Amino acid sequence: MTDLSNSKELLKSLVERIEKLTEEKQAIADDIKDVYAEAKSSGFDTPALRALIKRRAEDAAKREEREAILESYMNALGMLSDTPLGQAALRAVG
Amino acid sequence: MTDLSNSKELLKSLVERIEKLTEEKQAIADDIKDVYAEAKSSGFDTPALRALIKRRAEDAAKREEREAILESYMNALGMLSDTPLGQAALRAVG
Amino acid sequence: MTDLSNSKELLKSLVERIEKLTEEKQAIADDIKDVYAEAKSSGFDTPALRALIKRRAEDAAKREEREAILESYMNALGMLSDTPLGQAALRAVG
Amino acid sequence: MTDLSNSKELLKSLVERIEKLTEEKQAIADDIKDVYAEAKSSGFDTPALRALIKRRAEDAAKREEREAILESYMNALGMLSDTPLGQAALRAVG
DNA sequence: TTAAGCGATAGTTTCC
DNA sequence: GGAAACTATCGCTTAA
Repeated sequence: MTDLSNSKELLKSLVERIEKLTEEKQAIADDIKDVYAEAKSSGFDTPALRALIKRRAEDAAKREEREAILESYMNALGMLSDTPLGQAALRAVG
Repeated sequence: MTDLSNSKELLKSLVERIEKLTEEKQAIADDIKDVYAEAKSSGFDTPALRALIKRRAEDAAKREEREAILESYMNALGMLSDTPLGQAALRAVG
Repeated sequence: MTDLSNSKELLKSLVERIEKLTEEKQAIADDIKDVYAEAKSSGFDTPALRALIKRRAEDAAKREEREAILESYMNALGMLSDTPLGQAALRAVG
Repeated sequence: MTDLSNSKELLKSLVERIEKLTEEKQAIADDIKDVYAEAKSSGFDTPALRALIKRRAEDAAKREEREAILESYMNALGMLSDTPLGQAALRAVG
């Protein structure tokens, strides 16, 4: 087996994986579209629904950011969140 | 069960489905990124690889249409006249 | 005149120059946008126009290199064998 | 003069304008780079300088946003900012 | 010098 | 259909 044919096989594999993943991604995007269509036909206002989803995502991101900051503080204090002591500290400042 | 609570339940269900699907979609997008990174570290040229994938994705009809448009523009600017092949093409369509 | 005030004046000058240049750069970017909008409203296909500009911008050497890479990938995947021209090319390089 | 040749001339004109503007834009980008290089060789910390410029830009944007909001209020009251009365109102709430 | 993070730009999708 | 928002890609900058 030469390097060249190895490269060729590798390229083929990469392309196939990307195309397969892209297909799956598109299928999911279509599913999402369908859910919005269903919502609309149930009388929900699509833009409002999108705004709601967006807001929830932002809130989640913010919460994660806060938790990351808190964890960095805890790390600075040598308290890992997976120890009982760290968990106690977390409750104390929570 | 009132209409109101039905609506509430339905909304909750819709939101959850959309959020779940969005999460899955993002996970796949990350996977695709990973494959491109792997390709790059294997020595492949990422932009060329993207161009290849794109070309394969475009169905034949669309691709021909795009190329026809581009060629007509190039023709208008005399770009084809720079190459022997282009000159032949110009004679062919002249 | 102290060194400190020299530094201060110099910094002020640098900042002003950068801000002025940035402003000019943004103005030109807006102009480019306008030209594309004009092209579109004149019936030109914007993506094709962008592709044309890009192709002209790439110097010949670089373009040939990119096309060679893409072609080698396509060759590896057997894409050329789909077209008569591709088959001729394959025979030519075979 | 046919439509076709008109189109051709128009395309040529559009392409030339875009290319000229792009060239100017790139020249300015190079100038900016030069100023940063000059700053660095004068002993300034480039990332800090960038941060400063960025902050000034953000402040300016915020100020403009505030002014836009204020103006919308004034418009709602029928007070245009280019009238003496409007200017007086602006001072009053400033 | 190169890899990774970031900022800017181009393209796609959505809403009106 | 046109404008606007969002996503994804590309090039630059910085740090190792």
